[in-house]
Amino acid sequence: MATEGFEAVTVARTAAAAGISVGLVQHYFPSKDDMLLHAFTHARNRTQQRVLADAQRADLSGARIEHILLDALTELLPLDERRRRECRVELAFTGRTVDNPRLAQSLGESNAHLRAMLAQAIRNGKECGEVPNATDDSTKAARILATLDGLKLHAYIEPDTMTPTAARAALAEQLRRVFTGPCDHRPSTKRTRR
Amino acid sequence: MATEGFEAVTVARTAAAAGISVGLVQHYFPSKDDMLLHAFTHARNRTQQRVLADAQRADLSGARIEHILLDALTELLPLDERRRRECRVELAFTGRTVDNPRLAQSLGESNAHLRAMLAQAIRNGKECGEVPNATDDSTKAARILATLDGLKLHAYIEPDTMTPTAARAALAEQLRRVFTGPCDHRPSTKRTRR
DNA sequence: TTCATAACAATACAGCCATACGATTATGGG
DNA sequence: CCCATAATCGTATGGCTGTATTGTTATGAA
Repeated sequence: MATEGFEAVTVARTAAAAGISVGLVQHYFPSKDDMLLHAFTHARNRTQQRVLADAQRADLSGARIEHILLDALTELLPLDERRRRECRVELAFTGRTVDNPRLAQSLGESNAHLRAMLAQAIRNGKECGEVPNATDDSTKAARILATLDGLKLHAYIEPDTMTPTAARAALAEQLRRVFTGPCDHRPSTKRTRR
Repeated sequence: MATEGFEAVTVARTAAAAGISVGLVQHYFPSKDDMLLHAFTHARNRTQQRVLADAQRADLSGARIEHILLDALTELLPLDERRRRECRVELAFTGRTVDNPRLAQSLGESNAHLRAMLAQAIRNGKECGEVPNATDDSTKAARILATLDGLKLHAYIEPDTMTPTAARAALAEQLRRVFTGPCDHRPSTKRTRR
């Protein structure tokens, strides 16, 4: 999918690429749609857990939440060839989502998870003064995620207009508007951080 | 495409829906891809010209550019059933764009056009004090468009989380950050607008 | 050891779809 | 009126692909 496109994916070729038989693929996935759904869910979970782990590691450094988030979300942008490939399959899947309820549900759950983590991060930001208390974390989280996806799309489709660095800058601006408070370094006390 | 999804589109069914023969479709479109490309380009141009016309008409009222833009761009969001259908085909096409260079180019040109109009509107905003002179119109235009697409996607896929009004509000906030100046009403002198 | 079940392979099949092709009818300029 | 060309149709076809089927081997519990 990453190298030849979504349409080039057939169960026969998938089996061949995996070095197994078509029958074995069928043994585990009753239909092609099941296989694709699994691939999608699996891929998203994997990258999601990857950036989550990075964020948690960065959190220990006591850096500003705003900056941790920026780095974490930037990871989801098509910055280099590897991440471009990831974006390619994700965007292709997202496109099918429109016509495929099962894919749509999987995407919805994944996004809900991301949003929840973002909202938690914003709430943590309130705790240590980076975010004004009046901020509606859910709303802001949803907006940040939507912006991220928009940037992802444009950075992929039109890399000349929306360069990776430009996308990152746009994301930074978006975060800047939520994390308006000072507090350059946080206390090293225990804090609830997912 | 709007009612049964992208994959349900076949040249035979398309011909039937148009009340003509398969051969005639081939007469005008050498291949199915050509047909699809035409459909995409045509659809985008049509809605683009529609919102442009609306914006020009609204411009005569002397309203704030910020508000004119908000209304115009909101038109591209899946607010009601009609616009939901439009978004469906657009999103489906956008998804294929990732694997189809010809579609990608068409989308690129269309977006470039939109961005140019947006940038011009921002420049006009500078003229009448709605926008600070230091603003980089190209960058802001690109960001607004990316945000719009992100909101479009999320409002379509997850209408419960990103409701139409929420999407509009997010767009309004984004515009608010560019059109920071006062100037509640503009002079009725001639101005270069698009 | 036995045997049910999982893992795995090879192939057959049936449907669908884009495209090719040949033929027929309209049409408008000379 | 002629005739080249466009418009239009109906159908054939060949390739591809998802899935069903059948068969074989491994495995692990009883």
